[in-house]
Amino acid sequence: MPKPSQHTSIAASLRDDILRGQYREGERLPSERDLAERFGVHRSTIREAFKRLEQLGVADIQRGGARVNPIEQASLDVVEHLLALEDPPSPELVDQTLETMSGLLAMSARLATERATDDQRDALLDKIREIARDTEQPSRRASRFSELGDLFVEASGNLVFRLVRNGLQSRYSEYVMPDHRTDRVPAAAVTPLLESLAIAIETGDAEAASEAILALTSELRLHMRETLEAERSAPTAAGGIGR
Amino acid sequence: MPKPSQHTSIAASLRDDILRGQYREGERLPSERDLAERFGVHRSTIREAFKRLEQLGVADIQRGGARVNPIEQASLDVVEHLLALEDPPSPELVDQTLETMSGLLAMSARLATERATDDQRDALLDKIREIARDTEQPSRRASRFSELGDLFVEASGNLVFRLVRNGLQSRYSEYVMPDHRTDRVPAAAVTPLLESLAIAIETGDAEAASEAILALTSELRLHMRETLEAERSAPTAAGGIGR
DNA sequence: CGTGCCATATTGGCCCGACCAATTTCCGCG
DNA sequence: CGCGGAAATTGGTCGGGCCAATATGGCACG
Repeated sequence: MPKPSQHTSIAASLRDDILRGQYREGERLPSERDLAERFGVHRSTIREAFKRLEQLGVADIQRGGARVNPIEQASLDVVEHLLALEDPPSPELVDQTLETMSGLLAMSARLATERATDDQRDALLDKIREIARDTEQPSRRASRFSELGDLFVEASGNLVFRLVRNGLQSRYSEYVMPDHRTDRVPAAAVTPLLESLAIAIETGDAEAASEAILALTSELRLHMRETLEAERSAPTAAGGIGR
Repeated sequence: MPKPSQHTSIAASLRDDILRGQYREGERLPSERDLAERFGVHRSTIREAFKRLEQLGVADIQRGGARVNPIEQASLDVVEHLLALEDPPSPELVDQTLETMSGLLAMSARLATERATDDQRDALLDKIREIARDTEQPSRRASRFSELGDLFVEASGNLVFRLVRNGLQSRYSEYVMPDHRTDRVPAAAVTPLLESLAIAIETGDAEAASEAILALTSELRLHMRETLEAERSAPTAAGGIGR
């Protein structure tokens, strides 16, 4: 794993400052020269970092000064960084992310059921059974669900789905859904849904597949919201173990 | 309108080359020094462009050489550039984009119907009536639909929706859906759907609102696919007027 | 003949210092 | 108090330079 270059860490630092609200939107960022001095690097290094911030959509650089963009104007890619900003992550944002993922997966499931190749269908069913099997003693549950999601999106054949998912998923599991937050999702609720999902795929019932996914993700959303809110009110709890 | 700086145009040029498939994925990009010479600029200018490409997710740059990433690994933000690469744009990609937008708007409509403020509800209804009124002699139809979409996403209160939409929408109307491609969407199909959408919002029937949106976008997708495919087979047609 | 290894060329990371043009800031004039 | 213009600030670009990591090609060895 190559160590991050200076402009990378500087860009990350500035990005987080901005996302954290250190600078109000529309406000001017410190000048390149100032930042160069502050970080103890040459101005050209700051410039490289700035270009990444601009591409991320969090800042707008022009002669006279760089300005902070409103968050609504940023790239989807900021979501992962917003989530990583707090630990535990903001329940609202997690919920909104899952809500998006939910719709995306539901559509993917519909399309996948309709047009998956035989191989893709088999892979989907295998993964579903794998999850169902481990339901009693769950481990790596988030990763498995994530892999299932990848299979669905892949089989949907929609590139845009893939890209949206990438933006939401990258480093998602590690930050937002480590084992200790997902291992208590009630098996009683999940198992029958997995079953009907498998049946829907086997029988080619796209609508049923979509609904099964919606039900599954809805279960997950509910659980996550409760878990995260509980962690908020009891910050000393299990959340810190993996730090 | 500030004129684009050199690093911006160079980044755009390289990006398009990559998206166009000039370099196979995994292949090494020309070195910074080579490109500096080719573009007749200083190497630091190329470096700034490279940083943007990296943030866009189309290239991975490290010591020894910069490499091209597979498209599936890029940021959602590449979609708009992919669409702008061809004229008329790829019917498949347009359809995938609309498919995504469709699901997004359907979810937004559901949420908006449930939790919009009174002001937001009024704005939605106004916009819907405005579109319905102009249905006979349509102009700026794409923009109006776009504004309606914005209102829905706004009222949904989901930031992630907003960001996904930004990534898909930016400069979308001008490139993909100029008037000449949307002014023949059959009014007979659209009008009743607008009507039921308005009713759904007024009565707070989230499910019906969502379905109305799905029906509307489905109509649009169908029309766009046909139009774009027709333009493909007859490249000399109306498509060129606005160029 | 194939394979592992090492010297060398190449490449990106970062720095110094400088000039220009666009923008912003500031101040004095009306 | 409002406004116009000078001065300061800021980003854009350039030329040149050093280092460390990576890639490459050829040589010795099995």
